Amino acid sequence: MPELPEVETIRAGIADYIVGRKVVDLVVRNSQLRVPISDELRTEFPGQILNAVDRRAKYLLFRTNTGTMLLHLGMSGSLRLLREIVPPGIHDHLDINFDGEITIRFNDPRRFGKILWITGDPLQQLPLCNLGPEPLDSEFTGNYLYQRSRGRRIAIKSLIMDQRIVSGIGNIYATEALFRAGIHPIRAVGSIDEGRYQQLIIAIRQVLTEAIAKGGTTLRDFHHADGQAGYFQFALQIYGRAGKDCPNCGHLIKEERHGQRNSFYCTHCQT
DNA sequence: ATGCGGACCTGTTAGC
DNA sequence: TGCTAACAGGTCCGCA
Repeated sequence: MPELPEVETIRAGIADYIVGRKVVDLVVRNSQLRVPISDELRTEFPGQILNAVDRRAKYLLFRTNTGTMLLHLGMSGSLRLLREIVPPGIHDHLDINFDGEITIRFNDPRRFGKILWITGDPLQQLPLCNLGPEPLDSEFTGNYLYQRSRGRRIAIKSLIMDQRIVSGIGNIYATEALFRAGIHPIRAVGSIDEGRYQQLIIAIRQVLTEAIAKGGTTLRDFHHADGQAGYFQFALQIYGRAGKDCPNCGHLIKEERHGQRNSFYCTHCQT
């Protein structure tokens, strides 16, 4: 479910409430995620003071003096901030209880999420050390994408969704950015020149920045930590709009499945 | 090495 | 109306 803007929205919605607080205890109701919740996390995280909640790609980093809890929400994971006792529901797999009666509750129906305890610098080890640059950082440039695409044949959409190339972009924002840049989603990466990569970088930055400002995209079940929905779904120009008119040129928007994921594109303005 | 397809799960929706 | 199949904001592994 969540891509960079959704993860950032969740981060911003919880950090001020929990940074500086002590982790009182963890309540694990179901440890069977993609990677089972470790005993190490259960023993090491409680008792620590939370120094910061950071984001890297689609991961949240809950930093303490002795280690970092890394959290990936997968397709269907979400966090809720609770300030009173709320009975747990189905798929509420983990509660993190802080002093001051504040709880962060992790819910994940499909259990594709991942929760790890990392000691040492989390950015220097797996899984974070293999991630590509943040798309909003200055090192992510048209020239970088151009260089990384030479000699390769994959579709451009696959390239920008590859977390080792650039991190944080998923199916919705890849689709939207390619539309804004006028590039067909299955265009071979080796056939795109550097100028168009520069346009793509601009499009990616714009889409992500606007989505963060609007609190992410709520198509189905994404919600902020306080339960509110995002607003960027109203600004989607191409995703989910098969059969409708292109907002640029009025031609038909098509939907096709490429590599297990749905793509939407305008046959006229995306080449 | 690169690129594809399938697997991991459950809930919801489209289509017969 | 009710059943079944397909699909969903994401990785991750194994095979050609």
